[in-house]
Amino acid sequence: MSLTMCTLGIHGAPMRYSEVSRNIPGVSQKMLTQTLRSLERDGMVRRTVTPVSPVRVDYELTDLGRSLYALIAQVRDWAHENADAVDHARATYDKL
Amino acid sequence: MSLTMCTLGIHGAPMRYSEVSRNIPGVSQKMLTQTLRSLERDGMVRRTVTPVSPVRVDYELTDLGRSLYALIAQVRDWAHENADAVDHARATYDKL
DNA sequence: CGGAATCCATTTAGATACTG
DNA sequence: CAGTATCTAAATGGATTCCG
Repeated sequence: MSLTMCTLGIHGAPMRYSEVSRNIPGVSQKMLTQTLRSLERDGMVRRTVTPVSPVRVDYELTDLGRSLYALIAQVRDWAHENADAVDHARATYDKL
Repeated sequence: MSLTMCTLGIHGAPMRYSEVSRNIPGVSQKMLTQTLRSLERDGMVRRTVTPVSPVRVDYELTDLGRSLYALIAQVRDWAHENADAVDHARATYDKL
């Protein structure tokens, strides 16, 4: 979920399904679809279907989604900045 | 997890196990213990055992935990502020 | 291309009983 | 008081197959 929102958030512009998928290595088609659907249902993501052949589907954050993305990005950055501290705490805890 | 950190964060001072438990209605004893243990392992929570009888155990956020709590509190506030928007989006989506 | 549907292994969480 | 241990039910996630 966070990864999906971060992917759409960083990119900014609408992204096709395959494009989102490529940017989240290891995600299964089922999970990505499921996540995008629930984000769409919650009003975080807008899904646009263009009925050409083959069909084209674009995803992008809504305003609501962008406001949440701003917070998620902060948490993501916190995680990067404090990864070492957490690793150290774990190593210390596990040694006991 | 978030609820546990919020409970400890809002309170500020050390809290006893039973006190934390009372502030998170519906949490099972197993889940609370499990959550507190993993938070302790990650360096977010400090656990202090006072060997009186009956034993006294206090939990409180570490500095690292407090820095994460600040972000979690923002997300919690965002959720409160945007609950209506999300509810509306869901109602609209589900009507289709 | 962008999925839906199904099956199955794994994970997770709740209930319950017991303990230093 | 503050847990641990165990069992089971439910939710979750991956792999696979098929479709407009």
